[in-house]
Amino acid sequence: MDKTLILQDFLPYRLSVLSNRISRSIAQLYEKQFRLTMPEWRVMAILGEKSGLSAGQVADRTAMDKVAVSRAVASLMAAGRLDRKTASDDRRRSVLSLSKKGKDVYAKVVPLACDYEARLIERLSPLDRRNLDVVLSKLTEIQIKTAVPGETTR
Amino acid sequence: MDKTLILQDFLPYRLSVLSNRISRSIAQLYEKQFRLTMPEWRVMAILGEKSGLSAGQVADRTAMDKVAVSRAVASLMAAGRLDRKTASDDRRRSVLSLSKKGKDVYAKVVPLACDYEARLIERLSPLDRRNLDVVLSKLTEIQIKTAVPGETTR
DNA sequence: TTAATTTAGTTTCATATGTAACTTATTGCA
DNA sequence: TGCAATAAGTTACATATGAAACTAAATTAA
Repeated sequence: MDKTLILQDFLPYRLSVLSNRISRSIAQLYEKQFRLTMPEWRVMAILGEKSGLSAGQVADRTAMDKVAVSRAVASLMAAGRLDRKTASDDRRRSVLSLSKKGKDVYAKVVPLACDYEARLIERLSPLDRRNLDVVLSKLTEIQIKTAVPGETTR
Repeated sequence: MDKTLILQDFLPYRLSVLSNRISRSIAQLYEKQFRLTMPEWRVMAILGEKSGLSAGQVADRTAMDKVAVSRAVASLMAAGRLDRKTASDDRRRSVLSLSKKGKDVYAKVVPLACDYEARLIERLSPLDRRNLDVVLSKLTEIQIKTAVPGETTR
């Protein structure tokens, strides 16, 4: 046998395991209690940050694909958590924002999410946190440039 | 509105986006060319590292759930890429290893994966690499307790 | 022993997700 | 203008995934 891959040391694998575990933990904070799926929460989070985006803009900013956004928007609309208007200058485009009900949910979920993140990083030293931030940014930057042609850059 | 969450700065979100992008890029290296799904590749990778594991041991080591392992093993068997025996001391347990054909595939995929990782981290300074390694290890060790309201601990 | 319990692994079923095809609106350009 | 090409979003279809039920084997306890 020529070469062996040590999965436990393989960066993409380590990242994937860590990220999936964290995502699942956070999802637990809102899925049951607020009947929110992860894509729904992402859409709400981005609209809570900046209102009036179109579905496409939401997709760009959340790294979701447009079908996922479309579905999340549909279910959020059905739950009365979003307002949707048609853009006056382009009738294909929607203009999305959190409804009153949506804002109430948002205001309840944000502290849970922030609290989780705080408890995650409080065990890292300030230097570790800084290093994490720097390295994540660099990798994200690299990753974008490394994107294979034919892959959806989203 | 009291509090706003900046998604772009939120650690779990950043990790998730980065990890998904990397995973998809790597999957592209083997999915089409070798007709391998990601769970199948994980099973092969762990068996290439250590032969003779049971399905349960594969699940533990790869952070996959047992259903995913069962399905990946079934399809790898169908493709003739695994050998499966029954453990002599416990006839419920299987003893899995890469077949000749499986080893051939493994030997071809490993360099592609290693090469991808190398290209990813070659753009980080040695210090950044070290920092990444340290911080990933620390984060992976941290286990956050998420008390879900209305649920009792078993 | 043998009946109850636990464990390894598989199957079933309901849901989630991605790709491609589609619909409608806009734009580019002859 | 008017017609082809493009863009925003949705729908359809096929596949992936996870939870729970299930099967068979091993273990425990009576």
